[in-house]
Amino acid sequence: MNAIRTARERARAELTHEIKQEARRQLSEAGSAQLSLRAVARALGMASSAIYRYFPSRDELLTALILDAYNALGDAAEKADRPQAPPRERWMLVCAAVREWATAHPHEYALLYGTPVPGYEAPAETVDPGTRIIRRCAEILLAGQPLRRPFTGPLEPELDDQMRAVTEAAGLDLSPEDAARLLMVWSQLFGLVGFEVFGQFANSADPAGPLFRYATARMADFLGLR
Amino acid sequence: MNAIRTARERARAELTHEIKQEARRQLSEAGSAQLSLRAVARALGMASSAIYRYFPSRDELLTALILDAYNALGDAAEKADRPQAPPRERWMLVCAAVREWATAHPHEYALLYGTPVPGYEAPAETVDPGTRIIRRCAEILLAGQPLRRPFTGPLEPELDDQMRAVTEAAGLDLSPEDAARLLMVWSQLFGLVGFEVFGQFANSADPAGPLFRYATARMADFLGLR
DNA sequence: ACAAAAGCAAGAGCAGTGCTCTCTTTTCAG
DNA sequence: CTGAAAAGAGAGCACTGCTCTTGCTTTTGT
Repeated sequence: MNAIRTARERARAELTHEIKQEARRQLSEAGSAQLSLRAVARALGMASSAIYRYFPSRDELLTALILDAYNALGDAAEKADRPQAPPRERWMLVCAAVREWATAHPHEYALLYGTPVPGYEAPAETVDPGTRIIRRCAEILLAGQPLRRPFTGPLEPELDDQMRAVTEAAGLDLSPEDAARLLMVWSQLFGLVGFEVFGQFANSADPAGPLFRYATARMADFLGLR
Repeated sequence: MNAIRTARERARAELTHEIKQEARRQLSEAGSAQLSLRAVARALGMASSAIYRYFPSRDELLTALILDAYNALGDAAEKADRPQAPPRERWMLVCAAVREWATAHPHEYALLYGTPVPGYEAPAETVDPGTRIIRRCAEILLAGQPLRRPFTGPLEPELDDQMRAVTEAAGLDLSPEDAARLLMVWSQLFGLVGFEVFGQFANSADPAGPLFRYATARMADFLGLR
């Protein structure tokens, strides 16, 4: 961390933070589409044009919020994990933490895992924080070796190649089939959470807590975690 | 179907269709946030205010598009299904059809399963078409009875109640555990498809076809489909 | 210590948006 | 044929993101 030296830099850091804070506040009330730079400026008592000294565009503000949200979610998941606990329990803890964070911050969750923002493509900085959850899950899977998979199935050669490439790139000692299952279960976790947050379980599994616990337990079975 | 009698009604039906067509075109280029009534009007060579004779607001237009999209997706899935085939094959066919439609119409898919549109809440008309996929999956599950589930787990009483209520309301003869698994697998399907469409599998399972086929096969195993 | 440079705030302004209102034209029904 | 209903067009309002110019303040190099 670089120390903040001048008063100007100090003020800048503070204002940047206040802008994001107010933006998050508005986000939590109406969603990203309703987030307006002018409204943020108004709430902070500054000219709308002054905001652009801090964020060159609305998309840049959103990107900053996305980054913070990824890290908040990652923090929540990692904080909930107990590395000394049995892998199955760790898995359940991490899943529950993801769900809790998502339901507590639905609009920020939507920013991360909902429809990507209009014209914009995820900048490289967001890639790394975006992988924190699955990296943690991979660790849990490694801690649970050898896995007791209830059934197995062949991988197409292309999938086998992809999984070997991705485990190697991540420096993980996972078999291709474990990696494929991990990706499956990862998308399943966010499918479940997304459906709950976006209201798809209304009138069926509502509230979704019991289904969520059942599902994460079955996912642990599927992964072969004990 | 009511026959269209007067020239005016005929013209109205046609223009309504053209507006939606043009809106879909713009949607497919830039996403729902960029969809502009004025731009649609411009493309159709009419005054922006005239659009409001057909759709009283932007949200109503979007709702109409959502309805059409749900039905297009439902059609695709039902058309792909072969009711005489073995349940496991039917399951794979339906899953593949959902994926194909979604990747072919990513922005419309986002309209259905991405972040819900800002202030708006799904009107009652969209609920029914939105359940076509899972209803079809439920049928397949019924056709596959008795299922050979590889492992099983207890349902919390609340989940058991919810599942009994939902199967009764839908008139389906599914056990609570089958229903819970169906909801799980349903959300998993859309989790997978959503991750692919929204680019979450970039740099890991990209293209996602092999992973998708592996995952749907394991889901069939999980459901106990033969 | 002082002047140059860089950073910052504010206001006006542009092009675009959703939506409303009024006015005119077209079409339909009795 | 005539009165009513429907449709189109245009102006206008309040809002948006964003740019540019104009002053002012803080920092920095000599």
